[in-house]
Amino acid sequence: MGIRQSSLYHHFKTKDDILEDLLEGTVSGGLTFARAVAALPAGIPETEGPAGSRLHAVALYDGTQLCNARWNLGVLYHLPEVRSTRFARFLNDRQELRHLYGELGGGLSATAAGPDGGDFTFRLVESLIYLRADGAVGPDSPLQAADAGLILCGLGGELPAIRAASRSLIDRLA
Amino acid sequence: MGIRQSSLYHHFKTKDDILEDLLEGTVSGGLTFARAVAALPAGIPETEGPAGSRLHAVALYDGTQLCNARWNLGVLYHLPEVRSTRFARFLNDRQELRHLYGELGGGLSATAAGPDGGDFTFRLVESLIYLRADGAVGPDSPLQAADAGLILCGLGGELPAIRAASRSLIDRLA
DNA sequence: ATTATCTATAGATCTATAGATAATGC
DNA sequence: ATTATCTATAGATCTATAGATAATGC
Repeated sequence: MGIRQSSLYHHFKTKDDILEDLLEGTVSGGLTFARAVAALPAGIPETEGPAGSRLHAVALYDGTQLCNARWNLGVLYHLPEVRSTRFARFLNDRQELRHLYGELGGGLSATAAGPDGGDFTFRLVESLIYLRADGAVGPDSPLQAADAGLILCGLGGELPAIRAASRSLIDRLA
Repeated sequence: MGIRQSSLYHHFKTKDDILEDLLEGTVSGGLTFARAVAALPAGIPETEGPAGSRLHAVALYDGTQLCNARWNLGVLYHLPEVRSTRFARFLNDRQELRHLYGELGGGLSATAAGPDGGDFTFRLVESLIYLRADGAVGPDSPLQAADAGLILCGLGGELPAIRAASRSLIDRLA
C-alpha cells in the first residue's frame, strides 16, 4: 500500500503543511477557472451566452471537480484547526471563489429566494461534498446543483440555453 | 470559566459518548418536529395548507435550530470518526430526517431541478451550518433557505401562502 | 451522604526527527 | 550522488482513572 507516516515528513515540514496542501488542491482549480470566466470581456459573441451562463459554468466546473477528485477532501474544510490564521491562504482563496459566485450571480434577476442567488449557488455546489460523503452522488449531481443555483437566480426558464453556453465556456477555458 | 477536561468523565464514559450526545442534540429536535409534521392526517382544514407547507415548516424549524443553537455543532457531522458504526444511532436519525424531507418534497411538482426537491431543501438547510461557520448567517437565513427549497420544488409562486401556513404549523406543533 | 469538581498522572496515541537502507538519475 | 523510503523512537499531546476536595440536597 501507501507509504509510512514518517516518510511524509520528507516532503512536508509539518502536519499543517500537509493539510494546507490538500485544502489548496480542492480550491485552486475552481478558483483559476472562475477567475478566467469572470475576466472574459462582455459582448463578444464567441463567449457571450445568455445571462447566467458564466455562473452556471463556474458551478458545473467546480462541482465536477469536487465530485470526481480522487479523495473527498472538502470534508476537511470545517476541521477546527482550519479556522486559524495558519490557513489564511486557503481561507482567502475560498473566500475569493465565493465572491466570484456572488459577482456572477449579482446582476441576475433577483427573486424571492433572497438577496443573493450567487451565494446560494456556491452553497449548493459545496453541498456536493457532503452528498458525496453520504455516498449519494451520481454522475449528474454537479449539473443538478448548477441548475438549481440558476433556478434560484430566477433563470429556470432559460436553462436549456444556459446549459449549452455553459458547456461551451467550459470546453473553451478548461 | 468552564470545567476541567477530566471532570467531563464523571458524566460520560468515553470521549465518543460525549461526541454522540452533542451530535444527537443537533438532530433530535428537528427529527421530532419532522415526524410530527409527517404524521399529520391529510385533509383537515386546521392543519392543511397549500402543497409544500409541511416541507417549508420542517425546513424553517430545523434551520432556525441550527442557526440559534448555542454552539454550531453541525460542523461535527463530518469528522472522520463519525462515519463509524459507533455513531449509528446519530447517523440513522439524520438519515430518517433526510428521508422525511424527501417524502414531504416527493409529491410536489417536479421541476428541472432534478429528481428530488426535498433533498435539495435538506441540503440547503444543512448549508446553514457552514454559512454560520463562516460568520455569515443573518436573522432571516433560515427563512431564505426554506424558501429556496420550495422554489426548487417548483412552488415559488405560492410562497406567500406557504409561508403563512408554515408559520402556523410551527406555532401549533413546536 | 451523594454528587460534582479538582489535581495529578498512567498509559495510549500522535508528531516529528535521526539514522540506516533502498531507489533513481546522471 | 541525490532523493525517497524505512525502522525506531523522543517528546508532546490526548484520554481516562484514582483519590482528594468541594458543593448539594436530605
